[in-house]
Amino acid sequence: MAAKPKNKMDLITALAKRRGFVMPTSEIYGGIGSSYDYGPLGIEMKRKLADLWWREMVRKHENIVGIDSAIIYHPKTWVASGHVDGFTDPLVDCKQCKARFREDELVDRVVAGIKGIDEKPLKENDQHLDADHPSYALIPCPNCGTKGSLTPPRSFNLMFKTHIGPVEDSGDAVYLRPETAQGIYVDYPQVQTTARLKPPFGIAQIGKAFRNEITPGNFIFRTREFEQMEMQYFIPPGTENETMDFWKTERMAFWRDVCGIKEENLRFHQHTGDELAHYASDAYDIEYNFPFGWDEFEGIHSRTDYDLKRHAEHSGKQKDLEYFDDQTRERYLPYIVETSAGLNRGLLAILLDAYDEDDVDGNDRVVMRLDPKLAPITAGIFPLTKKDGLPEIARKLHEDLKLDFDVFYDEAGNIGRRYRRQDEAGTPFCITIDHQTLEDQTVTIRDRDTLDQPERPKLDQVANVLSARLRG
RNA sequence: GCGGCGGUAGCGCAAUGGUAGCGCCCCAGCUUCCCAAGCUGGUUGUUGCGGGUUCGAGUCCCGUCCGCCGCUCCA
Repeated sequence: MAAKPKNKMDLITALAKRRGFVMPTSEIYGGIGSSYDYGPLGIEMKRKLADLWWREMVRKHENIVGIDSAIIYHPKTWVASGHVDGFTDPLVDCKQCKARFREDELVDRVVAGIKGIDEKPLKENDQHLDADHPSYALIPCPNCGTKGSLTPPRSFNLMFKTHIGPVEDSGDAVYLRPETAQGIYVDYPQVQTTARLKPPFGIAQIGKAFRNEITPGNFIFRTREFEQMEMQYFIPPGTENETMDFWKTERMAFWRDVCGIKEENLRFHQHTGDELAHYASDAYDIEYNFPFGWDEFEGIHSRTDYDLKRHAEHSGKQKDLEYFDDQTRERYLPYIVETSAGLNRGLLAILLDAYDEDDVDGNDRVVMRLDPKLAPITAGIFPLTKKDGLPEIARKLHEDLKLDFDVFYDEAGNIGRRYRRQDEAGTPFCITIDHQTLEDQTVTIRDRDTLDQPERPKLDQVANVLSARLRG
């Protein structure tokens, strides 16, 4: 009987859960929307991806340094960034024609002009429309004219709000950061000074961000809690075009050459017109060909001096945020080009890209063709059988390697079964101790993708071989 | 938020309102000794959760949560 055709997202979701990459959180209580936990293999891979990013951004570039800022910032940060103002107005939807209106516009332009409706009683605390008021049903939709089709006003701010202090509704309201970028902007003068940086320079950060998305979905692609890998590059005004070109090339090369994502599944998408955010003068997304379509997992944006200007205004610290160039004797607000990648989205793209099914001697095989640098387990270490002293040698090899490599010891079942288990985990190499090892101290190294065992290094050379493979 | 569909073992799935099962995986042993072979045995479920109808509910009804698809949204 032929297997039911499955789409790749279902296959990856099932494999991720089955093998301990990613699973729904708190499942014994039914789970909670859009929250996922990373299992033993998933966390190793996520950390390796984050470490590779850090290597390519911070360690590779002398003029880029890292920080790790708090998740809760001073609430004014979000006023300055536009996150509070942009989205505090409650919105009203028309259930008939699906049009959406701001509550205050509705009052000003529609309610006030209708006979028989007194604006005042419709408002609660002079703030919001009272949807339970009998007159609410008389308001026609400004778009299609239908009466009684308007939803109650709902707040659409995407930021998670909480409060400082243990007592509810006391203390100051604060927000969980919806992006990590602002943490870099507000720290920039301090970092620039202590690290003695001159534009162009960058500040990098990996951390969690939170957005109360209306529609999360597609596994770990859009979740309300997610992890960003961001680098904000501070540059002299006028150099943004060449900077954009540089980082576009760098970032694409990272996903393609360092992480091993297939070139045909990657592309740039330029933001134009309405797509362009209010803060951006030019913007490109790096998109992956997901099963649900091409979609973004990293953005390279030219943000001008919009953010620093806003923070200068709202903090009153214009001078602190300016950079003074000793050479030209000029003082200016740097322009910013950001590279902002979704760690979870990047991971999803890599998992999808690595998934493969092939045929080994008439048997179906599921294999994750992960780059060795990203594979959760670098090498499996197996005794060919459980007898003849082979397990002892294998365990010794495992002991010798485990502090420097992610190695995994397994002696259960036949050798083929153990190879296949590692194939699904994406393990690139499997080292097997066999009877010849007893004679000449050599072992086989089985390649995940070719199934070949091209060489037999001596036991004490295995570490060198693995190091070379991880580099290459 | 709206509409449609779904949720049964780790995974994939069965089960007229009448004893919750199958395959794979997993574990132990035997066997084999380089690619999920075979044999024997074994673990695993409050059928998402909570109510209701019924002598009896995985199955019917209500609510709720979670997921998928479409719409909306994604500053």
